[in-house]
Amino acid sequence: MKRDIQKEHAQSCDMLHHHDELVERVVHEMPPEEDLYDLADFFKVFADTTRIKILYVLLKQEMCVCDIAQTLEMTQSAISHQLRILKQMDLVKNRRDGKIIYYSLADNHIVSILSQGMDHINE
Amino acid sequence: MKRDIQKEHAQSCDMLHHHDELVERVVHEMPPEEDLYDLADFFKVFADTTRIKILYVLLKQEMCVCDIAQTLEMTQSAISHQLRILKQMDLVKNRRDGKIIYYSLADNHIVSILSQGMDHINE
DNA sequence: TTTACATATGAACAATTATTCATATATTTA
DNA sequence: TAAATATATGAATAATTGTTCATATGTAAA
Repeated sequence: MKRDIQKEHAQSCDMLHHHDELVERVVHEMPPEEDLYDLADFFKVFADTTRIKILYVLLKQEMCVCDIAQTLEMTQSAISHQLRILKQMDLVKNRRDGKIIYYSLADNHIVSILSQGMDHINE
Repeated sequence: MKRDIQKEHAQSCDMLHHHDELVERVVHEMPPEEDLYDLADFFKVFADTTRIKILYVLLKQEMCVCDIAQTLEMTQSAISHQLRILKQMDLVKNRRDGKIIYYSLADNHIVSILSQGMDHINE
């Protein structure tokens, strides 16, 4: 993930910014850097069509890797890579049944985030 | 945005997938491709620290480009580029007052999406 | 109508990332 | 134990994207 290099001084607006103590105040009200990075990383998971599709599949149905691949007409490898990312972010969980590993949504939080997104694009 | 090339046939699992009519059913229950792309594009906007920071700033306070740059210690150009993306996605709006252009959040939808994200990472 | 200032934008570069391909691991069955 | 099947994973490649730099646009003041 790209973490931006901090400038010693922002030299925008020829150093003549308008609202000095406003800036000061808002700077102090900002959440910790770390949280903002984590939040961006969280949304990054939803920022890919393949992962969105996987989540929509699992929304309907627990499924094995093979069937997800079949459903999305993609390779098993591609799906497996993306499932790993979803798992790392605790968006999906899995259980093993013999050779087959079934994936499902980790919690209902995800459903409501997806719905809110859908609401916005269909405003 | 990267749109994946569809395979004629998914050849995962050596063509021997487990749950044929399950796959069939879920395929038909999927939302339109287009919507899924749009949804991923929507979340892509939140998937960058700079844009997240801008949104958190505007959550507190309407602000001009220059002051946002000052607040985040980044160049005016970088902020301006990101504001354009936020505007295109209807996450922010702006008004002109003389030479200065003030940006603010487009609606309260955004607040709740950010909060839900924060909730998840602090689960 | 020049000059200064606030913002926007195009091109180039650096960094990130999704998929593919080859192969490894794990489990079941013969 | 060997063979087959389901899934995972590392490396390479192609594509996307955020920032910088230089410059353009638009507005106000001199």
